[in-house]
Amino acid sequence: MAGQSESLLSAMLPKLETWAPLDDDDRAALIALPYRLQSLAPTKYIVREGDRAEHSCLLLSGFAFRSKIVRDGGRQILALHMRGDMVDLQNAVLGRADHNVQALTEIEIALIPHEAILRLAADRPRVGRVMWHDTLVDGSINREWNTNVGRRDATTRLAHLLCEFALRLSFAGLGEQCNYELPMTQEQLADCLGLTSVHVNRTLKGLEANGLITRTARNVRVVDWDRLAAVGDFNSAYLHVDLEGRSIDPSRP
Amino acid sequence: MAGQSESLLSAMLPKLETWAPLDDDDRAALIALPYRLQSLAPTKYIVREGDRAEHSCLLLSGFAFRSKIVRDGGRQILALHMRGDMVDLQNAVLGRADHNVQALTEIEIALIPHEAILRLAADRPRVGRVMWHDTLVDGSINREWNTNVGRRDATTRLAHLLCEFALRLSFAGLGEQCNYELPMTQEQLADCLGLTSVHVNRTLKGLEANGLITRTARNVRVVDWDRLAAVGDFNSAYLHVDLEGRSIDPSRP
DNA sequence: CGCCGGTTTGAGTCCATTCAAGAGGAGTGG
DNA sequence: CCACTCCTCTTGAATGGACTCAAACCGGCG
Repeated sequence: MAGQSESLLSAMLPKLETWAPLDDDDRAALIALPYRLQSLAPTKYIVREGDRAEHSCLLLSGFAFRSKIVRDGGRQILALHMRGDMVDLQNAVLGRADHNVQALTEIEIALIPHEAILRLAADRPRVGRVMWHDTLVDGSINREWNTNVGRRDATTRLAHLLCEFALRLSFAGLGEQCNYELPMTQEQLADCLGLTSVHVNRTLKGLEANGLITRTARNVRVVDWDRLAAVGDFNSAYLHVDLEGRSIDPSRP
Repeated sequence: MAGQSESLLSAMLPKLETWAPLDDDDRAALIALPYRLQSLAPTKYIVREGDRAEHSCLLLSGFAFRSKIVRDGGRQILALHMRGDMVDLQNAVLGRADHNVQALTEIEIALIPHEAILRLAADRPRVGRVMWHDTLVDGSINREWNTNVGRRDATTRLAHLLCEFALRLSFAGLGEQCNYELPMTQEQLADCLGLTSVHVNRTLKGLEANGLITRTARNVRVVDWDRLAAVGDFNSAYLHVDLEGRSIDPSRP
């Protein structure tokens, strides 16, 4: 077991096991999946819309995002992924990519053949179920983003996104809930939120002026989690993470 | 087989088999799922956000929609479902509903216990895979809606939605691509699009004035599919339906 | 030191909203 | 059969939140 858990693929286990329990054989089978390592520079494509990819990938370090481009050149960012995320599991099932997946920062990924993933999901129902679950949580987050963009004003949208990042980054061990490095530019934030970078800038300053956050470069410090969550109309239920035993407010330990 | 295919549950087969082939035993097992019939009046809830539902449901007639409500009372409609759709398959896996599912019109549904669905998915990998696929296509549509709301102007958004409805309704045998009954009010359309009903009204009239569609009550007639699709920045790839053998433009047979 | 990508700020504009009121149609009950 | 209500659709006028355009600032880096 020790040998197996040293595989780089073991990075996928913590998140998958959040969804449902796996046994030792399940874990061993996941870790034994064939893979190929790759590094990508920021903005490089993992998959392009319309591609028929042969591999899904596990993100080992850095950040990646999904996006679509519209006719006039506008871009909508649909999801953000971080270490431990299985990016693009869905393309193993769907076949043809309906959106782009790109490196946001310098990243390292493990490319896993679709065919091996599907065989494993079929052979081990518990593993298949956990993978299904993982893609459904992605879907849930996407519905929340859809709601955010469709029915909330700029301040609420941004506060909501900052709350989500706070929780997801802390779950992934990449920052504290109330003090983290935001991995994206204001223009990229704008593309998540359906706003312009200029307006994101003004809105960030507004949150700061109201004493909800402080910022230095890309660092975000949440001054008052409860107020930020209230302003952002934020309820973490859509992340489908059981918060029992997790501190949801490290600002008051 | 004849006996089995008379089950009301056979309504789910055409769509599921669009995703991947099933064999006779798979079909028989799906149709043999236990279920309970129910009728619901418009606006009645199938599942409420936060519920821990015990059943998923197959929509036998009428229309249903998913939605979320934000703090100020605004509503975002996240998806529209029609006859033959497995509504809420995801809650079998996720457990707790992260959004509402409601009857849009008078509907009939078959309630199927989650536990039976999950057992079938585990026992028959091909069935599990097709169900997974089905939920992933829902996710793809949701990403397109997210993009629509986030990065397209009102006219483009509405034209895009009308194109999607045209195709989905015709796939489901509920109308012709260029002549169908729109099952929703302008206020509900607005909630799909992140607009107000007033602006949807003006935008509809704009499409009509430009000779793209004509309307009478809830009936929509597409006058010029190619132009409507161009105005709507519409590309059907995200529906993940193979259009081979299907006419994508019945206006020129 | 000068470039370059990202951030910040200001001024003017516009797309969509809000508010308001009227018209049309379906259903109900006296 | 008509009056009444309720809901949806339609239209106008005024408002406003976010956008556009443009310029300046800033920090890192070659």
